[in-house]
Amino acid sequence: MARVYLLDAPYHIDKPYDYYIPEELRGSLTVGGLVAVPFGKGNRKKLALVSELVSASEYEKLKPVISPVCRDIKLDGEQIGLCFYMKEHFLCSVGDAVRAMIPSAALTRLKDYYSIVKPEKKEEDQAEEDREEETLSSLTPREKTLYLYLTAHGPTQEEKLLRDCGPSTPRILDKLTAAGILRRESRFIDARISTVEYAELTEEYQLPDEESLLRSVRGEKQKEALRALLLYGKTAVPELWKSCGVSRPTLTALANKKIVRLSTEAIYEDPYRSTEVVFHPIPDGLNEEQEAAKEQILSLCRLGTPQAALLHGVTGSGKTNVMLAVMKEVVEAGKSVILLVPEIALTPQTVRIFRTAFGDRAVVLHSGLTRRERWDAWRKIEAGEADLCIGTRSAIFAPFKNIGLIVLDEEQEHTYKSDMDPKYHARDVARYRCTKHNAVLLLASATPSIESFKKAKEGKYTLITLKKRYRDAPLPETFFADMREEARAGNTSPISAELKKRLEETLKRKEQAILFINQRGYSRFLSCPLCGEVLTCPHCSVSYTYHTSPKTGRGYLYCHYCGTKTPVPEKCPSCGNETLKRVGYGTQLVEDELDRLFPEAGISRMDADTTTTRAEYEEGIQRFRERCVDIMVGTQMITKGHDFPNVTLVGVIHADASLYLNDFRANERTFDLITQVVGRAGRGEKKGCALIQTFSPDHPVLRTAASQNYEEMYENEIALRRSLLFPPFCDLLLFTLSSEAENELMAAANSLAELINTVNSQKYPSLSVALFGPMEAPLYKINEIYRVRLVVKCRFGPMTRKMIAEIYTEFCRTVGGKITVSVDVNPSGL
DNA sequence: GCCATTTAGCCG
DNA sequence: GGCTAAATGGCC
Repeated sequence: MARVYLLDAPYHIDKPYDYYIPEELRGSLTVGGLVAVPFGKGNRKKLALVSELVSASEYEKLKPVISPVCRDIKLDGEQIGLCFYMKEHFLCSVGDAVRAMIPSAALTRLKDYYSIVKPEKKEEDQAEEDREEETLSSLTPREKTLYLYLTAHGPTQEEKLLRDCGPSTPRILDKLTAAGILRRESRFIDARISTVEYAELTEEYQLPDEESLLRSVRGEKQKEALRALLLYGKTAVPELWKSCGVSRPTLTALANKKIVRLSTEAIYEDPYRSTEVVFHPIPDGLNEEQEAAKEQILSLCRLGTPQAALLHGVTGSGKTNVMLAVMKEVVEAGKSVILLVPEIALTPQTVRIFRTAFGDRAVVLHSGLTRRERWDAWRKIEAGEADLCIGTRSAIFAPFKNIGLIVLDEEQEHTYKSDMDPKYHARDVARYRCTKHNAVLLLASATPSIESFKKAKEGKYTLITLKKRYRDAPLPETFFADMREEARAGNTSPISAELKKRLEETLKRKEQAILFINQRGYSRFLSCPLCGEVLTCPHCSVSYTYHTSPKTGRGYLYCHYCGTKTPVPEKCPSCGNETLKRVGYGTQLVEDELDRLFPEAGISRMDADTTTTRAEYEEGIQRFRERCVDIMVGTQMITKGHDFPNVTLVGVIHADASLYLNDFRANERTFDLITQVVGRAGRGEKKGCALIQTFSPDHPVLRTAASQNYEEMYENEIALRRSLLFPPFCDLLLFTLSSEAENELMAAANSLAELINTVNSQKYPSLSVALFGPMEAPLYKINEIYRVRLVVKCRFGPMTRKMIAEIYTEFCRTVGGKITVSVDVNPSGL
């Protein structure tokens, strides 16, 4: 019998189901493989993971496994274990975990096909026609169209019907299927591995003497083929056709004579194959401090037990070089390495560094790959043809069999936490894998997360600190511009007098500047000076952002959450007043202002509006690097990881923006952000400086960020977290209920709160959890969907996990179909 | 999530 | 009573 987990089970029915294995499938099923099974009353075909093969089941009447599917996929013990670990720790289904682990292109997909139910073939054709006549006449016009379409086309995929017969098709399909007029069946759409055939001479015919070899065949074409194979050795069949016109049948004939052997091999598509491998100056060895760090990490690796270390080094201290040196050694010792980087840091330059060091034994995985490319990279790892995988969050699942080291660069980055199911944190998965592989987990950052630094201070992680900057380059000097004084002096521009002066100097010296502002668009919002009305999106509970059109310069309103755009109204929709005031500033306004102040300078803007694709991003960065641009204005996207040697001035336009968010991580985020931006200045020979514009120049977070004093920020923050009981002093569970039906939402949330309290007090009275809410989410409505939250503070230990799993299961089962529930364990923010 | 079954809601 | 719509519960 096969014990399986469905790949698409909702959480509350996610448990093992037993199926018997029919005679003809005995031996072809393995644990960790995938199968199709009939499920539920309608015996709908479902994909499932075989988690166990058992000899007996407690259930009486088992259904049969239909067939194995995706036979090239097989999860090993570690991966299956990881699925259960993820289910328990992240409250996802086993299937969710499987889907996160396996590239989607590798999975067979089930598609619904519809066809007409043919009545029993009888002799009297007349009767059948009559019946069809009768069915047809009872149908509505739309149903009839569909019926006739299926008569003409035969069994058809649901998606195709939707495209050809209009958007109301699903409803009609459901109705006609229920009435027994149509039949629904799931068919497999097979994902195929791309392969290529190779031809080579068999051993007996690898004669050094061409003459005698050619005597073994008669045909001219065959002779040609042999000549080519003797010359080139093993060659791809399409290659032979292209270069010397030898076709497949010729080779088949030779293969039959056992002169040639044909073999099929998988081919890998490597998106970075065209990235020229230029030598990247992998810097002049390591300095003393870096060398010591490397040795310390390597000594952990040599222990052969699971270990974790935090590499803390200020920007420019050469963390990358240390990581690279350690990785090389680990690979040379025959182990594999996973390196995770934040999405934005995975640039061609980064890839090039690793390509130079590891050649094609390095594989890249990131979200920009096509499904197929991702799968190719994955198979290459599985086949043991790679030692290093560099990638974003999901690369943590790279199917290596002998991991020696996992590195998380910029470990505090919240992109390591997935916000879709399964809502996993790559750091936790990394820890699990390191335990199973007796590997070392290396977290690297200039501004570690509060959680990780605490663990390091407590000795749970080995703390390794790099204090020296590269070539002893000093940190940029940092100044504050007090925007309250600017306002008092009547300066309404986003550019303070101080910043203007420094920009002038920078331009005069032919150096470059970066201005950071965390708000895209022109103005933050539009409001009426008379009645205070703020123009808001009708679909979301947020204000519209005011943008200007790049072509006409005219203003329009834009909702950043649902994408709605609308012209600026003539007058205030609330009181009719005819002038509306623009409030706050965004990238567009700053760009305009710079154009006005420095008409001679080259100015560019990078935000979600100017930069939608990866290519545009690369181009923008490249243009700035090549100094075609003097001042670059941008959002978050310009803050990370780049070295611009000619940048000597960095400005933070509105440092308070991220500071007063109602999020317990606001302080550490702001610190990280400011530190990163400031770190962009003075990376070359020249000394840099940073100017931070703020309304609260005395705020401790800004002060510590300016002096890059991480320890001080940490001590302040950890005290705050302790006193308010926030992570790392507790775990947070965030339940979110969402629905279009606003009025039912609160009631459902209240019943969840009640359920939590009841189960806790009656079944788990020894566990203490604190429940907050229900309350409206910070963005109560997005795109007509309302969202309500419940926050639970607890220690998410084994007992609590069991309790929460029970509660979540029970609630999912009882909650109505209109409301969707989700839970996030330790969300990246609140 | 999907489907069959049960139960509540409604009319007159 | 007799109909439909909505709640309920099992799925191996």
